[in-house]
Amino acid sequence: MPTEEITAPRSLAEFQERLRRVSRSLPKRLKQCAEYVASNPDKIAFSTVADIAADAQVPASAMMRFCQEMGFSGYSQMQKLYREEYSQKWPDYSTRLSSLRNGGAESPSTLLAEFSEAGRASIENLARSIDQDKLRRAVTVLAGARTIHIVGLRRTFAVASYLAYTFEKMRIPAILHSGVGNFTQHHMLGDGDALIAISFAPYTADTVALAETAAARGLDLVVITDLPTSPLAALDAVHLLVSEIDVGNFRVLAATMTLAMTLSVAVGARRRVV
Amino acid sequence: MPTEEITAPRSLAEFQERLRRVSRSLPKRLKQCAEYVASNPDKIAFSTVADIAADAQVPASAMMRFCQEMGFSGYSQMQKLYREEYSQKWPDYSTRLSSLRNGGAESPSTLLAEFSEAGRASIENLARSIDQDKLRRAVTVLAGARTIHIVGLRRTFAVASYLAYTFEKMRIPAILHSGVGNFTQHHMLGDGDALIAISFAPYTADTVALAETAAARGLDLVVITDLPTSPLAALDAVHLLVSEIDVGNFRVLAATMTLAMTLSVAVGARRRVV
DNA sequence: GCGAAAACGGAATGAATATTCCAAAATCAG
DNA sequence: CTGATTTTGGAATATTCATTCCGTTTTCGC
Repeated sequence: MPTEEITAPRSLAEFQERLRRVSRSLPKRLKQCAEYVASNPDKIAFSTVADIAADAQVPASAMMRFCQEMGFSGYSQMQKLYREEYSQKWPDYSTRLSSLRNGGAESPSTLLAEFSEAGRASIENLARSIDQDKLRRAVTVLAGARTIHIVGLRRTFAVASYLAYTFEKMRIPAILHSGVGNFTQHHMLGDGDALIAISFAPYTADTVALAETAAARGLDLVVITDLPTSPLAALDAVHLLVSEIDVGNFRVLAATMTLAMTLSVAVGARRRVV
Repeated sequence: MPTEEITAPRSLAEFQERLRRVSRSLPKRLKQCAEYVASNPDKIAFSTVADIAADAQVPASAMMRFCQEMGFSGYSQMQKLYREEYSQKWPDYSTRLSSLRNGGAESPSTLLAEFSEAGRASIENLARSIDQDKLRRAVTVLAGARTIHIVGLRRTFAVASYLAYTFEKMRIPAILHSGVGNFTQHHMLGDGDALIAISFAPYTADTVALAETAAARGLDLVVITDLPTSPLAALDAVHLLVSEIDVGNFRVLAATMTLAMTLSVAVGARRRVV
């Protein structure tokens, strides 16, 4: 019997192509399955056969038959395809750089490609996940402050200093706490001031200390950090969470810079209007 | 028993808020869970408790206890929350951007959309237009230097300081010329050293002066600037041109940061191999 | 309309998975 | 140091889920 032996689709694209070709010649229930699957790709990744089948108004067994007809061993295999497609959007960079470390054969241009990709993805993720309301509140808080204090040390110092530069350019009173000379500047935090504190793991003690002092004195606080479990997240403040993709142990800070720029320019605009 | 009766979080935001508040008072294993969950939201949606627990290096039972401690009936309920969140996230980046833009003429979200787009485009442009050969030569020059001097003032100081941070992290001898105290540090440029000078229009005089001194003394020079007509481009050096897209008068520096990271990490890799 | 073949749906099965339980280890108070 | 309390890890159990099976219904050629 030379019946066409069907093999499991390798990619979502290939599968969709197959769907398109065969769906016409499918019996009623199976066609229902095909149509549902084609138009609800996102649900497949998450739901169980039972849910999907109910949604598509077919018995679960029909959905199973459909999967097998399409060349999969069963529903699970088909689901796997959809899940893989999704997770590709957030690739695993740590494994890629460790291969880079070991191989050592990587050229600077490969590195550039890695960092570019990480930066682009981080920015996209920021735009997708930002809490608009918190962003707005942060701007309000900062626009109302007499003086804006900025603290960010070590890996986040670059962001802090760029914020300071931008505020200066817009003639907004701002103080960058740089740690230069190890002077304790806690006493500079005055009434009516606000503090922007930026820290990612491992959290620099001085940054946390300054933020805590500010919180204790009742200053308004805007915090940029990476995780809800960060010490900065424990403070009473407007929290902005940024997840920066890292390549190995290195972060491009692309998303954080973008967020910082947004904050400062929005504050500048708000102040001018008032 | 007046024990605080805890109810399941309704939204991811609410859950993160709760995480933020309680995570600090959690015992070791549960804190591990909290941190893993906080930093891998995407994996939760797909994986089973067993997988997640293994990844977080805790027994499955600990993860279960964590979920219940957080007010969920169990892992499944928590997973449901993440899945719901995700189906809403599916609208892709461009869709999300346009929705951000429609937030109002000068609202923070509109700005964020602008800056995100500018950053993404700048990075892509960099990756496309970079001269690979020059990049390689820059790495060679820096990898061979005894000490790496870094200068970038005003708008590029953020990049310069991040370079300094990265070099420090890799234990590569580097000096950041910050302009603090207005000390002239020209005499620190020694034989066998190299200088990275970063400057965009309007070019800061001190940066140009230091670069010129370095060139006069025969130090190797790597220059990051924006235009071929820049005073830095006139010097005998490896020139890397970056065109950063600006929004109004503001630049995100995403591309410049990416280039800087590439340089420093490539130098780090090269040194270790040799 | 008749018979054969295909399609169907629901009940039954077995595997995968979540959840609970408890004994051992760690931590803490005095 | 000692007893009390909390935390932990893995084994035992309960649930959920995918998959199969098979009797019934539908379709189609004649």
